[in-house]
Amino acid sequence: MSDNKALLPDWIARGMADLFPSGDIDDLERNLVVRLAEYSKVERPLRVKLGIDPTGTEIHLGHSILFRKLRAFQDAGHTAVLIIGDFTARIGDPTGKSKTRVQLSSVEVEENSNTYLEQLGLGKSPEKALLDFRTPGRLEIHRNSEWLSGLDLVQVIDLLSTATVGQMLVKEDFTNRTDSGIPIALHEFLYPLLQGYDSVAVNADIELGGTDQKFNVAIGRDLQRHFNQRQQFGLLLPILVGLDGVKKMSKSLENTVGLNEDPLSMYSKLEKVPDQLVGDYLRLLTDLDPEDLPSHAREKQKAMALAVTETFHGLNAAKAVQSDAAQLIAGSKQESLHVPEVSLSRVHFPAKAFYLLSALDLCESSSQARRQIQGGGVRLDGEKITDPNKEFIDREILLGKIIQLGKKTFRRLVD
RNA sequence: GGGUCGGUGCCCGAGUGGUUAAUGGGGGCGGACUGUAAAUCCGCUGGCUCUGCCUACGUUGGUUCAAAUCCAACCCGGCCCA
Repeated sequence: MSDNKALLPDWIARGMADLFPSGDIDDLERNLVVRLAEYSKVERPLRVKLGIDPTGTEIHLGHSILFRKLRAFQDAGHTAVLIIGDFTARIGDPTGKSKTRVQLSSVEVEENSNTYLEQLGLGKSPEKALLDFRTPGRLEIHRNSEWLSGLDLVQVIDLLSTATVGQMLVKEDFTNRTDSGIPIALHEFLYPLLQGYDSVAVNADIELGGTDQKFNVAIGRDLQRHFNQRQQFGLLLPILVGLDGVKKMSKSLENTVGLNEDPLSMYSKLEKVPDQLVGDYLRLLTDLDPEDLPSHAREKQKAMALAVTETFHGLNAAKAVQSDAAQLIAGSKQESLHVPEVSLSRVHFPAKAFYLLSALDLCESSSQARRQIQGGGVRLDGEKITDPNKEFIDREILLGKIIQLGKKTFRRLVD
């Protein structure tokens, strides 16, 4: 079995956590190597499905692992079938959730969907985008409301009849919740079936997902068989650990690096990631070989941060930002530094220091801003501000200066 | 539907009429140290342009000089029964 995996091209095998089924090498239905060969013979691209529910506004590095793999399939000539789960987003995937997810409005879902596509590079050339939006035949985008909103009760009942309560309850997330007395609403049972039905609707050959998606992807196989389709393969990738070094990368845990972050912030966050993450990040987020990294721990960290930043912003920007980060921490205030800018237009003068921080959205509240200043975490052009009530008379005395919060947040004040 | 127990700040969890944004832990943030890592130590952890003023213990109303704490109704959940 592991031999079969060894036969896979490296662009598929890299970073792969699980592939199923991975049956006998002669079995077309149960072995991906064979399926690939078969399809290349008749010049039919594989349909590679990836679903994403537009439940937030930010795509982060954790998501990017899946998109990078999807892109690899595109580059190899296959068809990426991207499913925006506009319908399923409103139910909420119970996977990994300890409580019933809040249901989103259709307006929110639509806005999120557009934001997602933008971050994936809609409108950009393939070199600059995460997915290839341009090359004909390489990308299909669907919203699952296309087929899900039209299902009638008879069809829904048919879907429900294909799985059993036992199967559902064995799913880890549901087991956990039952054990700890957290309610499970019935509609949550429907989620895996709807995701599975997506595979039927798009006739998927492969579904990509995180390792936590195994159950849902497997349901997809069951449903394809139920509807007399050829069954998909499940190709699972690891869940990226977040910046805290412990929990999975997730917006709600505030341990993410967003794809649309400016290069300096991205680099700054990455170069201070816990040591044990460095290898994984390099393997999952770049095409480099972890063996090629410098052996010194600190240098390794920086090399990884540079490489990851490069994949999203290009080599030049990444290098510039690496040297800028070092200079900033040393207290430099040169104008050439690539510091994200923030406008003073919303600030009313005279402005006290704590108010400034909250008005610029650098702190969530003015109370928190006070605490940051009192804790010694705020600097202006390298000089520590100690009095939260320090007053700035007008914007002119702030223009062009760099305000620093903690060790990694820098903003240049502009008009 | 019946019985029973319960709903406290980001999470867990004390508190059961009266200094008080509300013990403690976790997490988070900031500082020192370091390699902008880990470990350790210290501080902070409702909101407000803040010497003061607001809002908070499921919701609404009530009792009281005074409630997270007492009463009522309602909402939501766990468990048991049907």
